[in-house]
Amino acid sequence: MTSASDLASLAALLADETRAAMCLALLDGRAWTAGELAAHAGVAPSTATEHLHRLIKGGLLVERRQGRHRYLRLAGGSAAQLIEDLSAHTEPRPTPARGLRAATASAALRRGRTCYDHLAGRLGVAVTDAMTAAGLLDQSGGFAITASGVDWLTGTLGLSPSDLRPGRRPLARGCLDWTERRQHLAGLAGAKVCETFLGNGWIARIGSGRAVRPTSDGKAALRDLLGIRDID
Amino acid sequence: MTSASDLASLAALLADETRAAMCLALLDGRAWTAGELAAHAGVAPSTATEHLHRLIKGGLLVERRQGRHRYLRLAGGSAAQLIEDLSAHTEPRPTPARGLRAATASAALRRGRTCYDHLAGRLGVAVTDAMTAAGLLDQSGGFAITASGVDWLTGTLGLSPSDLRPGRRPLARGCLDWTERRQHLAGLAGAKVCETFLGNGWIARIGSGRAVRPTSDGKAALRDLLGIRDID
DNA sequence: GCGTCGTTTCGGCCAGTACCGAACCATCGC
DNA sequence: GCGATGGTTCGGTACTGGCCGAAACGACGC
Repeated sequence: MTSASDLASLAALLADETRAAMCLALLDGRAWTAGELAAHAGVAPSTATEHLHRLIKGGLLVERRQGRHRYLRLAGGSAAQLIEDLSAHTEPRPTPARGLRAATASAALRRGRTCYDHLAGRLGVAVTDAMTAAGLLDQSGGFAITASGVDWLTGTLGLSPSDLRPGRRPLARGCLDWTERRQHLAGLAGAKVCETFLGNGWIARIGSGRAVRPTSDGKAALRDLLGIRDID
Repeated sequence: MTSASDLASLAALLADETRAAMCLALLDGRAWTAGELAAHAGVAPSTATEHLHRLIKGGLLVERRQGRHRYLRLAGGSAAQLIEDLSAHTEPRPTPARGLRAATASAALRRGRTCYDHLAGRLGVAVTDAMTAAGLLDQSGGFAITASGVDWLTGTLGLSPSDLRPGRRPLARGCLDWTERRQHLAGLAGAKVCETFLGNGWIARIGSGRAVRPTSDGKAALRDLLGIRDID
């Protein structure tokens, strides 16, 4: 019985359009200032303050104060996953027919995007599949980076071994992709791969949102390093 | 921008304690009458009517009118999954340490339960693992029933081949189990397995909720058919 | 037919909350 | 020091929406 109230109060956090807009904006994994979120959601700063308090109190967001700014970000991967899950359910249920899906989620988002801090969409799934095919990733029971996967991450991608030390966060985990209905690589390794791709200029954000596209350098790298050819 | 309002209106469906209680009750996969749901949630029948209208309009529930009764059930597996996902996030984040989890979800629910229409909890995971080990289920890329799995379902379990004809619904799919953090068998096959177990008296519901336990017949069957010994 | 019972509609009450503007506070740049 | 700017607090307003009881509706059993 008490769990009904827990469920309700969690859902209530996202049940307001202003708060929902803020959370969706934060899905890009970056930290936003309170003012930016207020402007994005189209409300007065004072109103935004109240909403942000609620979201923090509810455990969905964390804050970091710095000078006169207050930076907000999602509390963690599970908060991001929750919002992704929920927003995925707003897509029309019935037919995942190829042609129809173009109308539901933007084509760019389906092609590639960041999901909190790792890659998702067709691009994310392609990278995950290629890593699995190359023996870098083992999906036979859960998600696990193989020994050669670690070599690849530190050698080919140039990560330092300390980047891959799992703390509270698992090195690799699967994240269900709702546009592709497939799992893709998340966890520490997923974040580092995404970070490296962005840092190397292999992928670039489209506008200010979550959608990303491979650059021409990136296409070459994807082909050479992972054998991914047919990415658009 | 408009997707923020979609997200908000979906979340709003579960943002009320009364509606949340109704949805949690319906997670047992059965159809409840409007009156039963009203009593369960502790509100007047008239109040329940309004809530049920909203839930139906929102696509979470479907109704079937029969005589002077109105039967309500969850709209489908994805609706059930949504509610399970969300309620899983109300569990304390930090440590999935063995000892502590006893306090969070009821022990009986963790041991075994129905998740919409298939088995979940340690029991569901055990069955899934045993089927995989026996070569009946292939988890190497998604969830798939093998040829010998089909034989086992029709032969050993006594299902008719027509029971296993996938329509809109996939024969097998994975469903993420939040108490066990593991996938278990869902989809058409998962539902039929659960139905058969219940029908054969191998498992019994504990009280009126979702928790189930294996009967002594069931323990024998699990041991003989799947080699599962250490189920409590 | 007629009462009974499950459900729905309607009217009205009340609490919670989303919103804003104005005043206030703190930090930055100068 | 001083203004400018980001953020918060506070008061007040308006609206949504959850709740009930009474009355109406419709199917059932007799």
